[in-house]
Formats: sequence, structure tokens, C-alpha cells
Amino acid sequence: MKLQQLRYVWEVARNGMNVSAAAQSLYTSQPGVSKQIMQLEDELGVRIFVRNGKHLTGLTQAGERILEEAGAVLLKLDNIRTIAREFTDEKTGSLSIATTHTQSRYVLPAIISRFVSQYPAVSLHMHQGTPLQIAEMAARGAADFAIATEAMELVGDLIMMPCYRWNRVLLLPRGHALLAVERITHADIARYPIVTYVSGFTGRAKLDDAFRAHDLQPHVVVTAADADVIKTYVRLGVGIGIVASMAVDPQKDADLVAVDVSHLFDYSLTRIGFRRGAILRAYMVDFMGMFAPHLQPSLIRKAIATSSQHELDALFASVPIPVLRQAVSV
Amino acid sequence: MKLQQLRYVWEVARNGMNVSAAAQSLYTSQPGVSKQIMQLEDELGVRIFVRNGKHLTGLTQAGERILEEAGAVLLKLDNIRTIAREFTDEKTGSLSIATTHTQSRYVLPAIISRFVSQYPAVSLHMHQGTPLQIAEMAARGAADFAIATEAMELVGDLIMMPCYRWNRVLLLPRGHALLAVERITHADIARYPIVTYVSGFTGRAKLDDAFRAHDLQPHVVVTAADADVIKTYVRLGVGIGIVASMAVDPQKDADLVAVDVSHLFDYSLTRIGFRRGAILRAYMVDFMGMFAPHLQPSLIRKAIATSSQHELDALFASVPIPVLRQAVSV
DNA sequence: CGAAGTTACGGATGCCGTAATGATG
DNA sequence: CATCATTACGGCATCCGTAACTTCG
Repeated sequence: MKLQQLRYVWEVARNGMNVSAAAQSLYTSQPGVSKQIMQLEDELGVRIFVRNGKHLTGLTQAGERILEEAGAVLLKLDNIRTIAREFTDEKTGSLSIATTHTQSRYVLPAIISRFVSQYPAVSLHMHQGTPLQIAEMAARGAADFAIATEAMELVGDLIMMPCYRWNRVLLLPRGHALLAVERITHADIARYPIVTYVSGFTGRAKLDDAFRAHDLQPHVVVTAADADVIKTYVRLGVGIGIVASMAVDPQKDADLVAVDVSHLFDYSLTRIGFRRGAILRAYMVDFMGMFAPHLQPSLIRKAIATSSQHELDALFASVPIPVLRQAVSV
Repeated sequence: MKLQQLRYVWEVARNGMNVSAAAQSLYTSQPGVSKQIMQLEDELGVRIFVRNGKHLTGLTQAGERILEEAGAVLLKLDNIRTIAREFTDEKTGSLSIATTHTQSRYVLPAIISRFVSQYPAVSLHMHQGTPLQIAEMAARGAADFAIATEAMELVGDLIMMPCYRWNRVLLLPRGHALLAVERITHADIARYPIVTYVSGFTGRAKLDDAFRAHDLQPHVVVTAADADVIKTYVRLGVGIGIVASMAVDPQKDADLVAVDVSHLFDYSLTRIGFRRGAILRAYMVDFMGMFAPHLQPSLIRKAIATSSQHELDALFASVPIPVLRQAVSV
């Protein structure tokens, strides 16, 4: 049994049982991959892949279980490399963050700029995607961190730590009729065409929930994956915007009015997640502390030591999670 | 990074940083081991072993952490092999049990004979040792199972499952004065010289506790690691024996009288343990069921899924553990 | 027929073991 | 001086890549 063989098996499975694709992504030749896999199967005396003639079509029962262990092995090998780097170049390395538009555009810049000034030798990689893509990237090790509000619970093998709670603001063109309303209600909002996030993004679910709870059918006329698009349509007068409060920039959005509507919607929780079982570099732990000050190294260590979502929840039950102050312009 | 290198590092550490010894136990040459380790260190850019001139004297900080991961890798490789064998030869393999004299002499024979008749192609290995040795053997994978009453909690990385509770009997020569006593007390026993287990064996601790709780100083004149020796001295008239009830053989020990004294001592708990993270062959799960009928596959699976001793305890809190009927001859 | 996987084969890397050298206590 | 680790070196296995062949959709 060789490491290459495990890597090959893993990569073939990752590429939908396509040996050619796996070979490419491993920068080697198909025959090499094919042969090593067969060699492993011979050594183990068991087929890992189901073959239809010469084509691999799936995993055998044994293959599934072997793949699982192989994945764990590959993770631990990564860990060994990480540990080694930590002890050689404490301040150098890379930090790969997968996150959503909202985070990378409005929340992270300040954090990142602090981080890069403290760790200039750490190369930074930001990946944008849907919450699900983000979570998957972290889960399979393509990113060190996933930062998102949604879908983080859908991927197992992620340790997710609550970072902050936030709510929504209404974005209105100056002079909008709603500005005259003292305390805005769901019904008030539902009277106007709405521009907001597509479902699965930036707390859209909680927004829908709130209206549904009041038996209201809001008129959502434009949906977008990010606040910039939403603002654009609000400026066009298409409707009133509902965005995450952190997406409001007092300067740049001075032509619009942001109204706090946190009394109308449940708070959403943004979390940072990383692969369970992965070793974190010191600067990664530090990064989390910058992003969410309550994520102290000792707390992170405890979180890593947990083994189930349940345990993790219990750990954070007693930790106060900051609530993002609503950036309201009146 | 190669698997051999991890194996070499692991083995050197296991052998007290002695490369020569490690090479021998790996059936290879010293230079090969030496070279591969240095190669790994070069690749990782970090020393794993502390060197005093040319002698390895210990692990570096990085080395300790790397060793930990390497151990996990090696375990998972074993798991892959185990999985493969499970799918090829479901009924063949080996079962290695580390246990104490009491178990292997009095308790296991019946179980083992059932087992071998059901799995004739499984080669059986029994290792006898002190409870601590036993636990360590299982923890490092030298044995599949540890079965013992003591010390199982001292070794981490073991999943220990309660099997049965048992208590002690008094072994008396026929016609002994104590046989006239209706309900024997601690004080009654303490009046006679006692032959029993050495500390650390077969529930000796609970025995001492009981006398101490009654402010009695029993006169232990002979201690032995197994009941056979104890019986021998009882037969010699050196003293009265206190042994585990399962150590009494009604036929062979017909010349002695066994008196139930379970009202005098706390029940002891015999457990079976296996390495956390290891894959169990189907016949291993079956073996546990034969040894302790309440250890059903589903329960074992749940136990494997636990990650801490605490969780494990919680799981078994609601499982009734059989109490061994006292084999008393009167 | 095209895409994909296996077989065949030559070149090169690299691992292993023996022998020699260098340190250690 | 005996033990132990590293360096040197030759033989051999093995892994890789190219090319040819085979099979599936």
C-alpha cells in the first residue's frame, strides 16, 4: 500500500470515477493512475471501484469504506506538513478563505487588512461562492475557512463557530413614503415591491419566515446574490431594498436611507467553519480572533476537541456572540 | 513523504529512539531507517528527533505532534487492510486477545470454544499479562481486545465496554471454623490469615477498600497473581482464600468450600476494550456478543461512535450489565 | 467513431542492504 | 572499546510516461 495509491483512489472518486480527469488533476498519466489503483486492489484483494467493462462506474461497498479511511489518511498527511511548516516558518504560509459576497465585500476587508499587516508573509486566497460551495470547499480542504451565514450545517466534517449576529435594514430612496412611518411593520413593507437576496443567500430564509409568520405575501420583484445589485435596483426605483446591515456603506450609500428593521426579523448568525480534524496554523487561529474577538485560542482548542455538532453547540451555549450594531443612516 | 518513513519514525519512537532496535523490529537495516527518517525530516524541513551528536535522544516539539498524526495514519492503513479482508474472507483472519489469568483460565475457555467452532478459520492469539500490559497492548494495536477488570481506564484511546459484574468467594478447607458462622463479616475474615491476589489484579483494590472501610487490617499472608496459586496455598493450610467467584471450579475444587461473600465487597466490573478508531471485523463483534450477550452489534456501533469516556459512560448507563452468579459450593 | 481504460515496454528514479566511517559514553 | 548513527555505493525493484490496443456509449 502506497500513499500515491490512496491519493489516486481518492482523486478518481472525487472526479466522478473518471481516471483520465483524475490523472490530469494529479499531473500524471492515465495509465499510471489506472495501474496503481489496480495494484492496490490486487494487494488488498478487493475491488474498490465497480467496473462496467473498462469503465469505472462507482465504488464497491468495500471501496466506500476504504475511501473514507483513505481520506482520513490524506488529511493527516496534510496535517503533518502543516505541523512541519508551523515549526519552520511560523509566520509564512497561506490562508485560503471561502466566503460569500457579503463577507468579502463588506465585512472582511477591515479584518484582512489587519491580518496582512501582521502576517505579510502569509499569502491570502479568497474564494467566492454560494454558501454551499463555500462549505464544501472547506470540508474537502480546498479552503482553510468557510465564512457564511447559510448552509454551513449541511456539510458534515466542519467545525463551525458562531461569529456574530446581524439583522437587516430597509434601503429606501430618499423621500420614500415609508420614511414617514414611525415604527415599520411587516405589512408596511409588504405594500411595496421588494428587492432582496435570492434564497440561500445572506439570511434570505429568515426574511421569508418573518413574512410567512404574519400571513403576508411580500412582492419580491428583484432578487440578487449580493447587496450591490440590490442597491442598484433600489436606486433605479424598482423597489425598496432589504439587505444585511453590514452591507450598508454610510459614505457610498449616502444617496439611500437605511432604516433599522431588526424588530421585524430574526437575527441571523454568521459562522466561520473549518475542516474537522485539520490542524490550524497559529496565524489561522489568530485570524479567527480578529474576525470574531470571542474566538480566543483556548475556546478554539476546545471546539476542535469536540466530536459532534451537539457537543459544539453545548460549548458555545455559554459564549456570548456579538450582535452587529445596525448601521443606520437617518 | 512515504508511508515507510512514517512507519520508521513511529517504530523508532516506540523503541525509545533506538534506530537499530527499530530496524530489527522492522526486519530491515539500520542505514535504511536512518536515511528515510532524515529524508523525511529534510522534506518537512523540520527535525523530528532530538540528536545528541549522532544519537537520537528524544522527540522535538514538532516531532511529538508529527508522531501523533503518523500514528493515526498507520492506524487507518491497518483499517484499510482490515476492511479489505472483511470483504474478501469474511470468516478468516486473526483474533488477538490480551487478558489476565483469571479470564483466560476460567472465563474465556467456554467462550473461545464456541467461537472457534463458529469461526474455525480465524486464528486465535491469547496474550496474558498484567492489566496494564493488557490495556497497552490493545491501545497500540498489538492485541485486538483487552479483557480485564483493572487498569483499563489508565490507557486512553481505548473503547471499554462493561461485560459483567462479579464478586468474591471465600475458599476454605473443608471443616474450617468459619463454615460454622451463619453470616460472615469482615471481622470474621480478618481473624484468619488470608491468601489472595496481589494488588492491581482481579479486583484486589475493592477487597482492600472493604476492609479499610471497616477499620480492619486483614492478615494477608500470601499474594498471587492468579487463583491457582491461591488455591494451592489454601490447600496447604496457609490461610483462607479470597478469589473471584468465576475462579472456582466445582469439580476440580471439590476439596475446598466456596462461600459467597458478595455482601462484604463491592462488585467488580470486567470490561472488554479495543483501540479507539480501529475497525472491527464482523467476527470480532460476534466475539464480544458471545462474551457479553448485551454487547449487541448495534450497541457496539454506538460505542464506537462515541468520542470520549464520558459519552461512553452515558451510553452504558442505561444498559443492564449482567451480574455473575456466585458459584458457591456448600 | 470518439472517449476512456488497460496492456506493453523502455528509461530513470530511488529504495535496500552491505561495507565503511564517524560519534558517543 | 563497544554501541550506535551516518555516509558511500552497487543491485534491483518499481514507478512513470509513451505508445499501442481494447472496450463502451
